[in-house]
Amino acid sequence: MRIRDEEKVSLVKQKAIEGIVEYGFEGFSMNKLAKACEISVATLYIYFKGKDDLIISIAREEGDRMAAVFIENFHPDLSFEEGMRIQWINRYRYLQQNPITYLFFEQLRTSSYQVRFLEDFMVKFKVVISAFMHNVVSRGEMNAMPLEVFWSIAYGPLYSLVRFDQEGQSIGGKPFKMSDEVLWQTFGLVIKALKN
Amino acid sequence: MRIRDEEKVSLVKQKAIEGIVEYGFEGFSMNKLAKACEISVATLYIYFKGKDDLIISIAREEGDRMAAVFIENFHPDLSFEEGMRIQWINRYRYLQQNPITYLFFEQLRTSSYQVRFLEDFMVKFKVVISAFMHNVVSRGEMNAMPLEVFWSIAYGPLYSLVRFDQEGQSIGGKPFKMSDEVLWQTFGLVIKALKN
DNA sequence: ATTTTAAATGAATGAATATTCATTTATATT
DNA sequence: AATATAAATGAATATTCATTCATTTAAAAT
Repeated sequence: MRIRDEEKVSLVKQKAIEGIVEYGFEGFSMNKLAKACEISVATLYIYFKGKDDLIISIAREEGDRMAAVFIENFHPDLSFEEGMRIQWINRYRYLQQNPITYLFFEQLRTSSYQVRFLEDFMVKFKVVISAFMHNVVSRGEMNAMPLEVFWSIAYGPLYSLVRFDQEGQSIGGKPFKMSDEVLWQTFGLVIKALKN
Repeated sequence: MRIRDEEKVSLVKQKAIEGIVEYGFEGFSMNKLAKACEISVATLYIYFKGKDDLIISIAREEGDRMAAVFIENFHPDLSFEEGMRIQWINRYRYLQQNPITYLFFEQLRTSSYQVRFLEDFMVKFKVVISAFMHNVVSRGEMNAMPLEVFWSIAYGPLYSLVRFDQEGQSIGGKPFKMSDEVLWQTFGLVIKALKN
């Protein structure tokens, strides 16, 4: 029995992400992907059931990797500031080290594959973040608020900032460049907003 | 001379936005759009030079409408809290009254048309928001910070919250529903973060 | 060395894509 | 009423799309 070339499978996944990020879903096709990988289109249909399966499989796999990073060193019973800091470190590190994959997720989020992916992903955090918030509130470190409000204040600015950095949108005079200093300056303001 | 049916042109623009939002750029085509409008495909090429021109024209037009709303009643020399409140009111009102158009912009932002649109749009705000921030800082109402940091804290949470509302992503137990109360609760926290 | 089995392929499929064109239709001007 | 002119069309274009299939290739098992 011939054995499957796992390197080729990895190449397909990587090139798919790159292609989708570069040309959008509207400029992505199975034929182009095969060409970019220098394999036959038919081979793609050995690895995946079809285009949808390919995209969703990759999304799920990368989503799991991302979720794993986000959750590193984090426990729901950490102090408010320490828990928040670890969440910011984890997210920032992932976004910096996986800029392409992050843009891939941004594509997904506004595509027709959105729903099927996001549900799976969110479930993993719902419980742990929810528990963290509950603990922090019951210790009086933060006021009670809807989970979505907390999420928006706690992480909204971080994602916004990373987007400025990655998309190179300079709204200020000089082009914006992310740095540890800017990151923690922003973090400080977020803590100020949430902390009692 | 036969006269152009402007209602038909409007219908095309509206259906284009709806189609792109519903099926994404990957599920949008000139033929489908024509069918949805019950006109000939060829007619689309009388209104627009082609697919790209159609999308960019619509984006620019809607962008101008949005920019106009955002800027209503706003002056760079308003007090910190008043200026911020007006920005939040304007943005929130637009997002609530134009949920589809907002999702259309979200699609654009992560598509291959991104750059051509965003540059035009941002330019309109750069100056006025920049001036507002400068005034506020020089009056000592807020500490100096990069414009991007300000933007991320000031508006990041609002957009994040609206997204929770519109995409119906319930990360909390019960499905999240936006309300004036939640909006101003979040606004209060943002002010707390930024105000000296 | 032969057999078995799944991987990999090249070429093809019909459907959908963006765009064009010769023709028809409606209206403003003469 | 006749003419001029741009709007609107239906049908066609070549190209690209996702998917399939008969065939070949490589390696594990015999």
